[in-house]
Amino acid sequence: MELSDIQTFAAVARTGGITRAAEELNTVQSNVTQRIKALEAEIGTPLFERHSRGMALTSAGKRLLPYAQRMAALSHEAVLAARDDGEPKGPLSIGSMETTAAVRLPPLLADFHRRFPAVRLSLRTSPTADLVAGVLDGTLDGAFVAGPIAHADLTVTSAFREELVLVSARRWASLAELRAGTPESGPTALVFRTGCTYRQRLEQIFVEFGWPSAARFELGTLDGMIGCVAADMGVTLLPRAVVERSAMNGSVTMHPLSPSHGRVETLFIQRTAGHQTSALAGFLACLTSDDEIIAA
Amino acid sequence: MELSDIQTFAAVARTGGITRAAEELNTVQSNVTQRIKALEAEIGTPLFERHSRGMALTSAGKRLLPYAQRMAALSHEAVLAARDDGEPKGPLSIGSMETTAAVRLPPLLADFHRRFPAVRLSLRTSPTADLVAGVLDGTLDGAFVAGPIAHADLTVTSAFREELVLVSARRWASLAELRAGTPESGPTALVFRTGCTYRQRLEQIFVEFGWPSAARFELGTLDGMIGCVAADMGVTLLPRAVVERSAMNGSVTMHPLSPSHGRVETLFIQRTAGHQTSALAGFLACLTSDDEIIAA
DNA sequence: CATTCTCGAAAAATGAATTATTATGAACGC
DNA sequence: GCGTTCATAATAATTCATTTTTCGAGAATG
Repeated sequence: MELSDIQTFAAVARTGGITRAAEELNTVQSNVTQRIKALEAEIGTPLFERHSRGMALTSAGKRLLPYAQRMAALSHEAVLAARDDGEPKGPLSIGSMETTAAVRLPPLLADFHRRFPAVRLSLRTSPTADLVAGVLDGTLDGAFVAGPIAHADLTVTSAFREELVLVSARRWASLAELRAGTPESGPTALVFRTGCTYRQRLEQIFVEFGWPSAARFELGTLDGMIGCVAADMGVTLLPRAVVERSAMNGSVTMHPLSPSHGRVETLFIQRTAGHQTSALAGFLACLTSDDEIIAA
Repeated sequence: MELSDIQTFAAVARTGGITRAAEELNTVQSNVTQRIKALEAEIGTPLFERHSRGMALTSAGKRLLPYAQRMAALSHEAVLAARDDGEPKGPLSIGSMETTAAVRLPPLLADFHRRFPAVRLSLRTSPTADLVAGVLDGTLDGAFVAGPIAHADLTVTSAFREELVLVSARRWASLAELRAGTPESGPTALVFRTGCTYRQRLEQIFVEFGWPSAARFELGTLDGMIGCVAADMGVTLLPRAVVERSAMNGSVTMHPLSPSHGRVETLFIQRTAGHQTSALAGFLACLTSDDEIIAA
């Protein structure tokens, strides 16, 4: 049994078909067929049920699958561990929420790059839910997400504390005015796509304000969102620091919220299991030392 | 990177030489050389330092080795897990101390074989220390050893309680007579080879009896030991049940000991991590249900 | 209701690539 | 020197990937 067989098996299990797996593995269908058959012969039991529209795992296949995934992950980690001589270098994939990326990360990343220029850092911005999934499946080495998070396979480090404020166009000087000046159903909510924690929180706030039926408007970018707020298309929920940094700062009003709604912690998550690369260790070192600078 | 490369690497690391590894892997030296070179090329760093007397791991190699071992263990377990449909069958390697094998296991093994005839059970008798090592390295699925044992990677089940007695020839009716009738330095101690827990305990008892310089005589078999005791070659320490079952029962005297010396628990140990085969689960089921029968 | 079509997997033959083997040479310590 | 031990090169063997063809089960069509 070789690792390539295991990966072939995993691909077939995931895609549910030999042809699709072959495509994913950049090879031909017959090749995948052969290797699955060889694997079944070696183990001595069928791993898939052949079914006219694809392949479905048998119970033996289901038992094998978690091992296959662990072995694939291990082999990947093994190479990293062997290459990693303690000097941070090589690739490092970090994920972040859009808002954190906008205001908190620039100084941090600058500091990191100054201290560890040999690391090729890549940053991906996504909603919290995607980031958690990315860290768990190994796509990301770590990510900045909105707390709280509790997962046995994730190690959590407190990174930043944000104050969320409700943001409206400048003409609404206070929450009271805003509530008075909007229709019964509430203002339009400007939100990121699903998976964003701030969005969920905004939904809650709307419910408490008695605006359950307010319209939703989805945007993909932070600047777009603030721009729309400035144009009085609706309101949104953002960290105070994000709004203050924005170029449209003067065109909007920030409405403070109660601590239970407004306080939110940005956490840095990483996988608990396995090897921590030196690059990631260096990143964490930057994060905590910068925190001290910020705290000081 | 394939599993065969990993196993080649592990073999070279363990044997400390390409030639020896090749022998172990049933292949030729040049082949091992090539694959190690390929692996080093793939990882991008040397894994071994070439010496005139063999190969020594570099730091990168040392980092890789634990991954290699885990991957090898995982692949082995994966096959077992896939084959194991919940019906106990296939091979099962159990280890046991000599004494336990003699009196406790026969009924247990008979019961096990009656209930799970598809399991091909093999029994290995060794001293406790070897058994622990065997279970830890995967050679044995489980083993009966003398307690106490504490190891994070071992799961311990209480199996039997034994009363250890000092065994002498029949002419010594009591401990007092024995002590009076033997020279200042004490009687000869008949012991199993090193690694046996009972032997350590006998050493302790001799010290407390003031026989520190008593002679030692090593034997390999239980019957041999009891025979020698009957012939008054010396004394030994054995579970009461073992002596009672022996054919030489009438020719020896059993001298009870204080609970602190005489009480000993036989434990069943198995690896904590990973997949527990159905065969092993069935064995444990027999063990615990038989215990109830014994207790009743 | 039969037919035809489509999709996915299995099978067989051929060619490519990888891996194992043999034979030989170089480095090192005894 | 002599015996080890590893590296290298050429060759043999095996494994693996590809193309092509075949088969079977549903779905669509007449």
